[in-house]
Amino acid sequence: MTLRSELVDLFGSAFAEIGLDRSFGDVVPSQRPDLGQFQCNGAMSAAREAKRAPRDIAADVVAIVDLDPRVAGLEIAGPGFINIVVTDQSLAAATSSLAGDDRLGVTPADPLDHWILDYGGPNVAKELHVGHLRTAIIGESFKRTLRFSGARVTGDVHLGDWGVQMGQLLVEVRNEQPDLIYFDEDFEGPYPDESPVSMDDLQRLYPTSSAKMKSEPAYAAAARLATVDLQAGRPGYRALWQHFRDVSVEAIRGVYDDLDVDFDVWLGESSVHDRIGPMVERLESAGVAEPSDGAIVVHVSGDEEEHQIPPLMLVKSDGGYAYATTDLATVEERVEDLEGTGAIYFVDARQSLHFEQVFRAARKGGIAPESFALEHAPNGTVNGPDGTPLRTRDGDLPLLRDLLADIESIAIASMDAKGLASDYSAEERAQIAWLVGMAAVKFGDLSNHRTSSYVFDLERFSSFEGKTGPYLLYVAVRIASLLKKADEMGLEPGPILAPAHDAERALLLKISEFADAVERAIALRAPNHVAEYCYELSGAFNRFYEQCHILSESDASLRASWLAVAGLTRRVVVTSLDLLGISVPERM
RNA sequence: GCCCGAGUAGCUCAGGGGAUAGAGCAACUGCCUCCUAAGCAGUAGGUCGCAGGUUCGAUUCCUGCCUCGGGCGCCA
Repeated sequence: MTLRSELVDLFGSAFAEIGLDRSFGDVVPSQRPDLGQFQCNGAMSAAREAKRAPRDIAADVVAIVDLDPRVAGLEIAGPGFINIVVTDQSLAAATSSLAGDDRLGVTPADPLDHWILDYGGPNVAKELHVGHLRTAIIGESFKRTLRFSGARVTGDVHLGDWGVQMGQLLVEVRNEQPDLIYFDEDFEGPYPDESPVSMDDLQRLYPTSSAKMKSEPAYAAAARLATVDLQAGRPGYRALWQHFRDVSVEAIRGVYDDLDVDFDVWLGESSVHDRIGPMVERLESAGVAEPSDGAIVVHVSGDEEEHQIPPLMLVKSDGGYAYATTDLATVEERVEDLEGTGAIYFVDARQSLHFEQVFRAARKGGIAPESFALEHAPNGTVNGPDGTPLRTRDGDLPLLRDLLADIESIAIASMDAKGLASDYSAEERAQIAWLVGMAAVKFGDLSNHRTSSYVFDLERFSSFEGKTGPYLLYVAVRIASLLKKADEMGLEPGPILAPAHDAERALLLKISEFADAVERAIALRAPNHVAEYCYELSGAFNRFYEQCHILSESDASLRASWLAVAGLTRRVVVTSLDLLGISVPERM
């Protein structure tokens, strides 16, 4: 319950009292802070339905609401805006109640909701590259935010570990090491525990193989055959494949750990393999899947639909499964095994058609009941200075591992330029630099809307000035430093008093908006609302800090109140940053 | 050709049917004997791609057009 939602109730009741719909009583933060703290625009919306002049309706509402002790002032302006000022006492009371709430006013989620979030999608044998960055940052943030609201959430990395690229690697390894026991069809095991290939080997073999796939038809055929054999369960292939997966997961997990991106389950395409056969059979016997040009497809457009979309490829003409097949089986896994109530895919916008096909097929085939939400939350790309997806000089997608190294060194340079933490130990400096770099990149990403592509400019993101991650860390650290100093002076926070300064009022109002920002981020699947809010809150605090000198304040109860406000501000800033996946150092 | 997305200040980007469209950077002007100036206050900068429509009210919703990006059955 926030101050705003209290006002929504109050105004909703007032509209109901004069015979109009409660929903007209929506109250929002004022767009004209010079005229009020909140505003209600419902009188204008209600005018048509009520067949009354909007200012008359507003006058009736004001007459009712004016009696409430929380309301200090109401003005009807222009065509029928109601500008609202609340009492300083109610502002203080609302702030205190927020401080006592673990969720800081956020409306609790339905405890029966269980969301499966898909924000990984790395491929075995390929290191994480910049293309995985947005999805990881946005998904991690969304997972934390949803979880903060009390929802049950399971993050799945959904490894790409079962496609033709696996067959390619098998063929490529066989070409290079033909005598390996894994290729001996008479061998009955057990196979060695030690992997014959390292992650570096896979990284080297995969591009080689991809090139041959295009230029050598016989090679491509062999790779597809190996894929089919693997999927059919040939023991040597399975054993070798397990090594591919293990060495890849180790490398992939290391980078996600560095990014502080975490998955609850490490499932993948291969984990649904056993579902595919029965699923295909069921879809065929139900008449949902049909033969087409030697393949088996699911038509996902109705005949009467004006704009047809292509059918989903269920079984390729060579007998192999496409990624739509595994994605479809994964929906089934998420419904049946994970017992989710919905799944959200944080995946590049370029996959939109694919998900449209999969979701339609899942409905058509009865794989996901209507009650199970299926959503693609598309994200934009990370672009270079030229506005096209970021590439290295060689034209490759930069590896996240390399990007992280750049981030760290730029963070250190940025700290050096400011003379920051110059007297700290080398170890602490390195720790701070890492957190600064992470804050820079994550805030740089999350301050943009999920769907927009943005220009990756490390220099700009790493600046300590302006709307950046490092600036937000600074605010959190600055408050911590203030509180520490107060503690050393023997000063304790106390009850929050009615605000007496404009900057203080503005800060309390901004604190109360946290829940709105979080709820908006959840509803829109858009963490940038939390990022934007965190920045606004930081500005509100800095203005307060500038105008209200806390430690030198002589009125002890006022000083104690301000310390409490500062402490709460820090908590909200740190919480907001945590929801963005950003960790704050103790000091800087 | 069809589908999806984008077009807002010099640059990078926010923006929830509402009043005078915002922020950061860059430019310019002030403010540190005072809790971290990594800050604060201010000036300047806009036909919100174009044209219609719906509405009391449109940057926001709808239609058309222009420009750019992406996608469109056996890669994932």
